[in-house]
Amino acid sequence: MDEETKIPQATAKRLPLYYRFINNLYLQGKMRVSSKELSDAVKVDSATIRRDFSYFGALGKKGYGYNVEHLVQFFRKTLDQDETTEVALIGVGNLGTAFLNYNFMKNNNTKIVVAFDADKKRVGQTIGGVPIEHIDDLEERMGNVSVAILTVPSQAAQGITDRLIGEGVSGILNFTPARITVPANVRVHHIDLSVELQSLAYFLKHYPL
Amino acid sequence: MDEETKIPQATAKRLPLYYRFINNLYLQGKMRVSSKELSDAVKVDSATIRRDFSYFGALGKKGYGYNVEHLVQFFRKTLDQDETTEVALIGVGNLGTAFLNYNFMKNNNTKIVVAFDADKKRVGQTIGGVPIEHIDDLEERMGNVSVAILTVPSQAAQGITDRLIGEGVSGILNFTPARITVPANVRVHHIDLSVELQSLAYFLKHYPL
DNA sequence: CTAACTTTGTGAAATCACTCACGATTTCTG
DNA sequence: CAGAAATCGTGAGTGATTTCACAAAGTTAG
Repeated sequence: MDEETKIPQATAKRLPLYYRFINNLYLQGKMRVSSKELSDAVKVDSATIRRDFSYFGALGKKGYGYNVEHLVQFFRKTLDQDETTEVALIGVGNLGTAFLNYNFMKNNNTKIVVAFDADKKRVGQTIGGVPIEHIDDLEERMGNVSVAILTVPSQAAQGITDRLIGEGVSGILNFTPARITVPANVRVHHIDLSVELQSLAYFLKHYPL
Repeated sequence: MDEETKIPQATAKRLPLYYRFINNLYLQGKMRVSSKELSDAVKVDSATIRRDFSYFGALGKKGYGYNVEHLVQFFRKTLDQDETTEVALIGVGNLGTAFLNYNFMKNNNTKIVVAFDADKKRVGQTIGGVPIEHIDDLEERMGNVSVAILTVPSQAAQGITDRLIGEGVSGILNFTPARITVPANVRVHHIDLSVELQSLAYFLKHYPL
């Protein structure tokens, strides 16, 4: 695209976080905020916050800080908060159920619209307002969602992934321990819970603070 | 704390991932593996894998690759796989329940040994073999676990955190959207599910592959 | 045994991310 | 209104991580 292409990935990952806190401030009626205050709240160095914001131009005012309403509107536009991204969830096990019950729409522009599971007993149920379809009907019932959350057993991950990609999915949030293979134009974010826990344990042992 | 101190954090985060895949190869009876094969499996550049391994000395053999058994034994030692880290889980909601049911012990040296919740109806139950205690009894029933998983409502996050730290917890895996404040000697890993989903959506829109 | 092939380990370069520190500008106080 | 205080935006420095690319060493095949 244009200048946005230059935004560092590390910055882009922080944007939703910034948005959520700024939106909270806005809802609380706060008029202004400094990079220092924001830093205390989101635990990101204040210079980093200023640098991040600066990629979008001069959003603040010297000696004053940032106008909360202005920021919130800016981020809403930048993060496309007005336009909801529809998401499919595959695998209604413990974790999948948790996500369905979780209210993703709170301060959020993403919405799970359909779920799939291999267990026929679950099909036809609704969890958190989301209908559950059978995995065999994936191709018919998926509509044109472009993002999927994968909470299936690892053995099933690659097979399901291939089918999702066949249906045009371009982003996958993968909670399985499997590292899935996808074409270059598909983006995968891995969230590997046991790796997170293990690496936390490793850090505690070997990198005493 | 000798040479290990020099291992880059980025490398340390990948170690549990390497371990899991290498252990799988071992269980499958594979004798040798190259950095290239490993790269295809874990989706990490092969040069990065070689560099990561090299921090621990020369683990491989030129023209041959790595001996799987040797690797697996090496990582088992390095990641303290024989010594289990005991973990407490706070907040037995949807997400917390999912973790309790999840078998963290598979290829893993971490184990949830106790869970806490504010809902008296849940107290006394056992989920996934883990007893649920009342949050008021946190101080008495926690034992000396040093790692906690936080799956409580965000409003409760900071209060619980303070109590955990009072009990000597030094690592927290925080699944709440709240950014908690901790002393410098406590390590927090944030896993913010809605940020992950939003940032994936942002990347899809703004960083077409 | 030799030649062709494979694969590691690593210097060096490139890329990416973070932080310091300060001039410029605005706000605030009395 | 003047001086003090606050705060941004950013140049420049530092640090961390990734990647390239190749010599060295081992393996394999005939």
